[in-house]
Amino acid sequence: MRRAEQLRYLILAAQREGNRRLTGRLGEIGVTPAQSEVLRILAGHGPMALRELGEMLVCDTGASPSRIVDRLVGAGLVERSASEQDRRQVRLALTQDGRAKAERVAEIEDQLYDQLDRAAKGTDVEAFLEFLTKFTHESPAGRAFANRVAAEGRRKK
Amino acid sequence: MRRAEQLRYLILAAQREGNRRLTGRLGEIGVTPAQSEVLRILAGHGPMALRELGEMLVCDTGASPSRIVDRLVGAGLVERSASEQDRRQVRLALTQDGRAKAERVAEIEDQLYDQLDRAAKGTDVEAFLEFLTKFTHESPAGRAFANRVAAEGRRKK
DNA sequence: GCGACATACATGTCACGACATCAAAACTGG
DNA sequence: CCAGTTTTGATGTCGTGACATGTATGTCGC
Repeated sequence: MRRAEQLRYLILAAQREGNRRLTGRLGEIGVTPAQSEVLRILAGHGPMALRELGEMLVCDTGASPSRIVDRLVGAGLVERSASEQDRRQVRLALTQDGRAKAERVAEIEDQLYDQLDRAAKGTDVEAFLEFLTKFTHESPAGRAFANRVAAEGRRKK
Repeated sequence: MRRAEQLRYLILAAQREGNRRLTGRLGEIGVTPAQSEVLRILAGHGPMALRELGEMLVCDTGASPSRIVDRLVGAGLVERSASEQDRRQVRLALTQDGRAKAERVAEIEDQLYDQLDRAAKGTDVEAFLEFLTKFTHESPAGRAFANRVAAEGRRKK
């Protein structure tokens, strides 16, 4: 099997495995990985329009965050309200429950990141990050990631 | 954002981007990425039971290859027949059309692998492969990948 | 040989993810 | 001001993936 094919399948396998672990842990608090990404973004960057959220979501690069948000609204974690400046837009905000849930999500994710850091000990992760960044640079998911990093940078100032 | 989190999202983004490219090219011949994996495995290893196929599928680690196979049977690319030794088992084999389609899939994948090789020029891919292999070693998807590599090794002898 | 267990597969359900279509609201050039 | 275009979001559809359940068939202990 050629090297590129191995890389393809191992990236797929790694994504699946990470998702599997995350699903297991997040399941304890009734949240899916995709939903957790929305919660964390809203917790980190405050209320925003659906469009802005979509631009930062790696998990769902299409125009579909509508339905993920639907479920979060149904679960009482997110509030939809009409924007006043632009009545096309929907303003999304965490509820009290949503903020609490986002906090618990952050704790779970941190535990998994610790695990991942340990697994990556001895590997040149920086080189990997560089390659992946380049590879995804022009893709929707890659742009979403870049947007998120950029927004975080602005927020920290 | 901590390094492990970047790694998580970049692996997700890379998987999505690869899938997006593959979906586009395979769409020309009316096949999805998951279906293409089944075609390539059957083309490479000959007829097998659904269970064996499942053990080699990275894309679908659960017990669900049934439904992917359903569509391939519907498209006339795969034949289901009952095993004679064990009437619980289903023997899967490519049809004539299926073999032709698998050939075209292989050509498309090779083009994308060439692209990926060029993108990875100057990167220590071996190190990534090693890390990803270790990370997925105990996971369903990782085991499926290992099974596939092992089967390929046996086949080449 | 038969009852308990294990295996192989099919199927129901849920939540994505990608794509296309649609309607309402905002913007734009003349 | 107003017809045409763009933007924003909702929604329909399809094909996964992950999980649970159901059913037919094998296997094993006694």
